Amino acid sequence: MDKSKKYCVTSALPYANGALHLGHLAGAYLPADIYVRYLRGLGADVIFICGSDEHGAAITIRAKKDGISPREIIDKYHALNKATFEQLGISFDHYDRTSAPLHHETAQAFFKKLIDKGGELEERLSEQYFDEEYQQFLADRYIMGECPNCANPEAYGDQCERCGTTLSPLELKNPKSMLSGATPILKETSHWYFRLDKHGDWLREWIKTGVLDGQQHHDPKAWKNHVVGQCLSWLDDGDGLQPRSITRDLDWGIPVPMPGAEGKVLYVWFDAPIGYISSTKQWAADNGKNWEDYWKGDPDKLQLVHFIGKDNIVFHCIVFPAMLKAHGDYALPVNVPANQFLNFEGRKFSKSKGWGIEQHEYLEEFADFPNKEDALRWALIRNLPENKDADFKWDEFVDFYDKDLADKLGNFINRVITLTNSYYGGIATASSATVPDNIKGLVESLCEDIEAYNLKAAASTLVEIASWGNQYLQDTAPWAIRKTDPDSPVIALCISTSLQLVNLLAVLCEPFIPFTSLKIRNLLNLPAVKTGELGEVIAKLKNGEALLPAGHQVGQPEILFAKINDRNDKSRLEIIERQKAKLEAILAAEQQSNPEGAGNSTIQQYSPMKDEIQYDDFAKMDIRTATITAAERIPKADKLLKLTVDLGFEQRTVASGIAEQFTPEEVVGKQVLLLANLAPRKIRGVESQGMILMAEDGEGKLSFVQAGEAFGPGLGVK
RNA sequence: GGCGAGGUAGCUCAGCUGGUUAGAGCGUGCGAUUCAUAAUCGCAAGGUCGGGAGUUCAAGUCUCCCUCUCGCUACCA
Repeated sequence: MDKSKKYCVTSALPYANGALHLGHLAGAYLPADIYVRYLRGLGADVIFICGSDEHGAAITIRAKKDGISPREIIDKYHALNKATFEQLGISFDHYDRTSAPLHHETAQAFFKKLIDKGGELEERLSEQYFDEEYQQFLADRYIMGECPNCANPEAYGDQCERCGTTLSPLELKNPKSMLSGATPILKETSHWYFRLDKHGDWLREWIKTGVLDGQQHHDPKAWKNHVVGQCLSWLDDGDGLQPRSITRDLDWGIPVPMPGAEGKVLYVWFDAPIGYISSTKQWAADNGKNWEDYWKGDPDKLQLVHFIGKDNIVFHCIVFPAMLKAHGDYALPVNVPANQFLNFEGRKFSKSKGWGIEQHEYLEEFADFPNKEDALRWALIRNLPENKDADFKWDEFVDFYDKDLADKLGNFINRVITLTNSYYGGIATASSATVPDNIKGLVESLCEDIEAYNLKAAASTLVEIASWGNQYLQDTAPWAIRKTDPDSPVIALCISTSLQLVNLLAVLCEPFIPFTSLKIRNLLNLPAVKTGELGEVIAKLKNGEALLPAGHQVGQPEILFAKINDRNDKSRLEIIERQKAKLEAILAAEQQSNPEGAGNSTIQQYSPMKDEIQYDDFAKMDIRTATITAAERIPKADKLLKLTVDLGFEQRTVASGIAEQFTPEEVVGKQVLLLANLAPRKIRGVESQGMILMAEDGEGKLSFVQAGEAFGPGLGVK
């Protein structure tokens, strides 16, 4: 930490069309909060910025589906997410929203600056789907059709939510407008593109070496492996960076500030990161500060840090930095400590399958659980997906709570407060007590770990300090000395030294479990840990000064963490058991509807009926019985088999996308149906002369379609 | 197929630029202790560091090949 620097820490702006689950919390919000609280503890000049991302077609679609206005959607989720963060102690200095007028102005000014500068944006004509009935262009999200990848009939124009593939509207089969339900037509429209392609070279150097404009901007080794790896993979991929469209035909969002651009708005990913800037502006206006201090000026004095999940790496490490650089006035992030994903009891979080728990749900269902906020924070901290995907389990939640918080930390503090009260009436007596030297090293490494974003390691060190305290008490055993020599100074020194540790723990744990920190300070009869206090404590440690003066009166002992596994009180365990029971019910329901365990879906999905055709359309197809006589894999293609098919009167070669489900061996000898008069086409170097007919279920599982045994090859199908 | 990230004790993970008998927590076994929330403290067992080859005096750590998991991406008439 450098006191002369301005720290601007951001967490990914949550999208305001739904609630956030524990994975989000562990990915972008909790780590940032710990980092920021730590910096505040050191007295750094730091602001913690976030807000709701409220534009984009997903919100207007959601609104349409629910029969309410987009405004109602964003108001609901903005309020929910903001309140939930507050309850969990995520200590944003400012939580804004991108629907705010100040944000609209800021984003428009940003856009205009790029226009005026020239060379960064360009207008291009392209063909887009257009709904004739509604007389408007369709945003990607307003087009639904069959996913070319997994055949999900309800894929959106930008992404298939079943298989996760990124799509463009033109790739969808049987596209349908979500406004009128009709098949849209292609029509020419113009959009602005950001010339990302011009920024590849300096981005590569910046990410690889940390050098920007000939100056060392940051230490590339301080960035996480997977972050740098993914960025370089993107930069070096194929043709490199491509210009990106930054406007959309939509009536919800920030109007493009150009003449003749009616009906067009800034694409949500362009305006969203600018939200970090506008949110800072609002904070500054509210607090009499200058927002530019945190975004502009000497790059050596600015520490911009983005906390995000790994799905956001490309935007925050490539696109947004390119935007900032193109604009020219802004400093770039010195680190983007992206976390990987958190799974839930062995699977991905899935709202539709009911797998996982959202933040606000947790708060509701754990309403009667004492320390629910810190309990959750701690369970997530101990299991952060810092460098690889992690898994949240209720059993571990219990373990971390009982072992770390109750047995080690809570019990140590309880022991010390109890001893102080019963031996000395709650007054620390030894004046020479200080924090032992070996603890200083632990404090140092705890700080180093936080500054390196190794928060899991830092949390372990915190527990280690409490453990050291337990060990110290055990070894010194003042209760044993007291039997023979009740006035021994060793007893007083032991108790007073332990009290030093308790206060140290209260200060050190504040970034991680702030609610508990406050409770410990109450036990010590001290006010809440204040800004800059961690710095003072570290200075005192260096000088060998006491953290708690002799003669200080502490409060009465009180249980900080009642264990979950408590034989006298099952209430906490029951709350956990309820959660586990919910998951088992989901698994049981799946087992019942799908005894073979082929998949997790409980509902068969049927693809929508296609448009009506005439008999002639059908009669044009020459479908015949056939037998597969040979099969081999096509190199460099995961899904393709090269099949030789016998039609009786001739042999055909067919490339078929079935290799993920069938091996060449099991396919040979199969009776199939072949669409025989399909125009030949070259696929991966193989001339495919026809198409094998397959049936497909809602999950993309394939099955051969065939005639009866007695029918040989080459016979017609009608 | 290409790219990226991972594969280290039963479980969850540390191991920086290669260097003495590979670490921690949880779990397990044994012992100590009673100030404390059936808590605590100590000791012990447990690993061919995914597999194979190579470089080196020396490799979990570097190179190559293979394999499995996760993510992105290409092929799907």
